Amino acid sequence: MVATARNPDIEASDPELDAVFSALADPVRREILSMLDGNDMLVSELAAPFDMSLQGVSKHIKILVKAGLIAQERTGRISRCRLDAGPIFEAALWLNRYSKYWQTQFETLAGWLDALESKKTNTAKKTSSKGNRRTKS
Amino acid sequence: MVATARNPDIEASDPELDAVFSALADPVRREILSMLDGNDMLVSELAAPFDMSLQGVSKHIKILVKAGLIAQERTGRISRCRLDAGPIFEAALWLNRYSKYWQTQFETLAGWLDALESKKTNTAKKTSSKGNRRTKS
DNA sequence: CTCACATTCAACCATTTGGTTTAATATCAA
DNA sequence: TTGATATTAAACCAAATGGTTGAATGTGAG
Repeated sequence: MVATARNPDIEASDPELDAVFSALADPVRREILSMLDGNDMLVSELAAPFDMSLQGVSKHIKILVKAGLIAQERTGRISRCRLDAGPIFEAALWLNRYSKYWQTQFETLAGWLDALESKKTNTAKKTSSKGNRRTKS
Repeated sequence: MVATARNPDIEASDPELDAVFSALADPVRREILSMLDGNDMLVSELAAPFDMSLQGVSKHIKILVKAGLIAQERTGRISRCRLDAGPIFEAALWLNRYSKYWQTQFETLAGWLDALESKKTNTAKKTSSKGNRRTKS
């Protein structure tokens, strides 16, 4: 609906998606989300492992909250952070429009999940993702 | 491997993923990728619909190229842009670690694809994505 | 009441980003 | 050769980002 004045056919720009992808673009914020995968955590707990001031991490959390990826529930002076994967689902939905391209490699969605598993296991040894990036020939 | 000096257990920061999510965070760049879904295009063709200078769009394309999302093949004075969905697959792979959260809503991957379809069809009428974001209660 | 604690706010700073305009570089056509 | 065309490069600018430090806020404990 917004579009670029010149051409109304342009897909509406989606500020929510902007915020989600932008939030995911930072390794500290991705790590925070990883830490919240499974268990809720306090701000100070989240901040501890980072080589950064607590206030710095607090700002990252604020960005994640604004993107809808984290919900904070404050009781007293502590603030418990809980992952909200809803926006991640939205992002995955957007990415999935290109699944036809990688389905030529992985054929089925089952194959996709298998790929995910193998990716998980050998993520330490450089993944080979860079190698098959260019399908040039 | 890089990690924050204080805690080596922190997941290695992934500059490739940084670049991909960062590239996807801009609506102009997402639109460019959409335009390249199916057919290759010239820089000038890509730039045409945007209410922005050609040079501005060229810079966006440059960012997409650096993120590995677009490959440019120059013949003579024209530069043909081709979508490379590989990095999008990588991003989808990363997002998929949270699929367990939305699978509680959509149960099966088939359900996920169905959701994608319905999302596609009513994307014009505001998607209702904001509505079901907070699963609070 | 006082003080420590958990978190956020505010001010500041350097760097990056997203856009512009003007030039430069090639290439194709006449 | 001359000139139009396609694209990139460079210089510039305002605004956003990612970090810092120091202060403020509110809560729990002694």
